[in-house]
Amino acid sequence: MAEPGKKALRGWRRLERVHAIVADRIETELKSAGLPPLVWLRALEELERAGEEGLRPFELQRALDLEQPAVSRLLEKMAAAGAVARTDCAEDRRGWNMTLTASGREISDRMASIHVAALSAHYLPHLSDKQARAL
Amino acid sequence: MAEPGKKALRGWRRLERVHAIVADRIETELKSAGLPPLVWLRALEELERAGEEGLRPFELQRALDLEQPAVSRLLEKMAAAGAVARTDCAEDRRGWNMTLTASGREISDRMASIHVAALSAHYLPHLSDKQARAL
DNA sequence: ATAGTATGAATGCGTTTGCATCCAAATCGG
DNA sequence: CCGATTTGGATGCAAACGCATTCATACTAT
Repeated sequence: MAEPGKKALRGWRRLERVHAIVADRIETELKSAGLPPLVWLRALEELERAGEEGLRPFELQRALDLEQPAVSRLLEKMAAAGAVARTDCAEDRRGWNMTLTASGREISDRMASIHVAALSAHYLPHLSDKQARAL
Repeated sequence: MAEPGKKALRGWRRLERVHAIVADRIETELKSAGLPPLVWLRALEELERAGEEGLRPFELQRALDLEQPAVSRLLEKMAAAGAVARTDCAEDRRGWNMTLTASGREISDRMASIHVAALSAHYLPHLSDKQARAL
């Protein structure tokens, strides 16, 4: 084979392209279903995993790998939409505990269903290509 | 195997994560080298491929899969930076031909070198993981 | 020729993002 | 304890983005 750099570059380009296409489809389908962007689903899933006690904003930040102001504003919107609840934090009066509400769980479920549908429609085809290529 | 949906989902999550990490590193390293964002490199490469005649903005739009206003503004900045030249278009007086300048080729080269360096530093490790997993 | 439509490109505007800063509470050092 | 530093979180502001609209030119059909 030629230089390994060339192969890696082609692989990366392919990954980039697949990501762009699939991410775009997911966001588009969420939006046209009247649902919030994908990052909400990731946040809601983290909160679901965290259970009763919920998560502190900075924990969510690390889990989602977002900038701190992005998390702050995301939670602001999610709280305004009633998807999460902000409760005082006993151990640290600077912060809050964010917990999933019933409405948040509902939103999460609807988003997840669109998400997996979009994945099988738009990601799986690429996957078979990639696997064929890898064999 | 369990449901194929689960495997696809894990694969997609992995792809998303790798993309986020690597794309972030590339952008960060370009920025700290005082260079413009990655989309410039894609545009410059398209223009390089197009040669003398250059490309019309709408052709670039299709090649890069961006929104039309994004291309308009990108070219505005690239022209202001001297990386591309805007010449009148004989066949269609609505449009322009955008061509790569010498300075643009230079920027492209510097960006490409950082790009491949960032890829071997940050993408290749993930690649070996993925390949191992695929076998 | 001309009215109607379609296409290339730019611009205005509201929203989002990123960065720096700021405030408050916690932690560390003496 | 108390000052200095660090950490959690919010906010102001400028740049970037998405969407709709606009303007000009090209195409189409009659």
